[in-house]
Amino acid sequence: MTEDEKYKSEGRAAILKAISHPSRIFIVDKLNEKPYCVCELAEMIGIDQSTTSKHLSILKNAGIIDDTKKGTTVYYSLRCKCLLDFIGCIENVIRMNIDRNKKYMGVGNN
Amino acid sequence: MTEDEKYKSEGRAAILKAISHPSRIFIVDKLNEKPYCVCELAEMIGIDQSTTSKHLSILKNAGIIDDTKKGTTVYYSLRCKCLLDFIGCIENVIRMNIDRNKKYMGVGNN
DNA sequence: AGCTAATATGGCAATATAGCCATATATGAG
DNA sequence: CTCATATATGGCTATATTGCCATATTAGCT
Repeated sequence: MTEDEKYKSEGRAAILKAISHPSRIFIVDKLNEKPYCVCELAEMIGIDQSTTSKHLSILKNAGIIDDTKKGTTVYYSLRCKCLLDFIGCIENVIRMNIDRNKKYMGVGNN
Repeated sequence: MTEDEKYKSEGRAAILKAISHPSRIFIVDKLNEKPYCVCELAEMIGIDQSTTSKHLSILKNAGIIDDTKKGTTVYYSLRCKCLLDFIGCIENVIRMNIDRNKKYMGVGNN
C-alpha cells in the first residue's frame, strides 16, 4: 500500500469500526427515526448509562452523530442519512448468507 | 433490546466488523476491480502471507467474499457489489468530517 | 514418491475493546 | 448556595484482535 492508500484505508476503517458494534448499530438505527437522549438509549439497549455515553462519544468522534443540549439532557441525532442505505446493503449480505446456509443444509430441496 | 433486536444488531455488527480494518477495507476495494489471490493481496498490502490469509478468512466467514481454486492458488472475489456503494457513504462521512474540521479551524473563512 | 509453490493454521506477545462501578461535571429548580 | 437529574470520565478486569514466525496442508510436476 502506498502512504495514500494506507491513509485512505485507515480513515474508512475508523468510521466503519465506530459503527461495528451491536449497541452502536442499534443506536444508528434508532437515531434514524428521531433524536434520542443518552438515558433513553441506555434504557432501550439495556446497558449502563456510562457505557452508553462511551458508545455515543465513539460515534460522535467518528462524525456519525451530532449532539444538542436541552438543559442537562443531550440529544443525539444522525448526521448522515445515507448510513441507512448502507445498512440495507449489510442486510443484503445477511440474506445471501442465510440463502447459502439453506442450500448447504438442503432446506427447500427435499 | 428485545431478543430479536439483539440478534439483528449482532448479525449486522458481525458483518461490519469483518470489514472494519484497514487491510480488509483495502481488500474489498481491490476485489471490486477483479479477483486476486492471497499472495498478490499480501504483496499489495505489504503484510505477511499468513496474516493476509487470516484477513481473507474473516471476510469469507462473514459472507463478503468467495473463493475459487486454480491449482494451489486461491482467488478471492467480492460476493456483493453493493459493498462499493456503501463505501461511497463512508466517504461521504469522511468529507463531512473534513468540512467540519475546516470550519473549526477557520479555513476558508479568512 | 519427492519437490516446490501457494495457502492455511497454531502459538505467542502487544494492544485494544466492552462493560461495570464510582465519581466528576454541568444544568436547572428552589 | 444546595439538591437533583443527566452526562461524561477514570479505573479496572475480562476478552478479543493483530501481526509475526514456524509449521501444516494442498496441488501440480517430474
